[in-house]
Amino acid sequence: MLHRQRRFLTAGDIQHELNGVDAKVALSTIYRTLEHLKSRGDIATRIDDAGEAAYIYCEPDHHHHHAICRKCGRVDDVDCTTMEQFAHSVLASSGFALDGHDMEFTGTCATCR
Amino acid sequence: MLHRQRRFLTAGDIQHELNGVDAKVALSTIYRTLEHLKSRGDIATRIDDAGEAAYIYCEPDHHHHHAICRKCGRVDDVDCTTMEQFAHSVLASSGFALDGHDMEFTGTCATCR
DNA sequence: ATATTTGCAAATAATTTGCACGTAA
DNA sequence: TTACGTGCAAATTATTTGCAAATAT
Repeated sequence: MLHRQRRFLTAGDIQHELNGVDAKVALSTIYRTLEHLKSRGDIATRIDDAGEAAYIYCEPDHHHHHAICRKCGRVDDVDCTTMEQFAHSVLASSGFALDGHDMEFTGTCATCR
Repeated sequence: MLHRQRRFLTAGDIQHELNGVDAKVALSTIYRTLEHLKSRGDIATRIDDAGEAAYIYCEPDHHHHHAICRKCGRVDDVDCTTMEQFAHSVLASSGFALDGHDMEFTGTCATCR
């Protein structure tokens, strides 16, 4: 199911998606499955505006970033190769030895415009 | 106290900083003060690796990003003007109308190298 | 039969809130 | 006095865990 979704879902969202109105899958099962998927490197996590963890099926090992539509929540993957080099050069002057970065974009996707 | 610190502190960290070993300021007071500071636009928040909220005194309205040293935790501010234009052009081709972004860098600061 | 997964309920832990008390204007 | 900030304890909420029943190998 996660594989079909192109947006971030909380544990509760996932439960609703799986079960409709009446819950059939326990939250504990969902959390355990999410942990399993994370250890396999199959999902990315973020904290939403309410402070709740949200999950999306993707390949975090293939380093990339996410553009999240404010209207429909759909997530587009954004390649970061060039961005990474750029960030390096920007920070080089400050003496900060960069070894990682994390970016997230928000806006309106092509469909919602 | 926050103004003097150049790193992200959790509510618990703040309590320890203020009181040393024996606590004199209640956590509820700290949370309420943090909320107050946030509404004034005086602090930025992030979620640390343990999933706990961490706070730093800065001016989020003056849009910028943070470079966090992996060794000492010190935070350097990173201007984003050029980065922003760059992100715009990268995303323009995907049809995604960018209206915001969030970036965080990690590495080793000039002092710790 | 044996190992693994599940649901349920209880435990955890960060954060929030109610309330009585102290402090300041 | 009157409004406001504080501490404490209880409530809230997402997440984790123990355990017994269910399912799969």
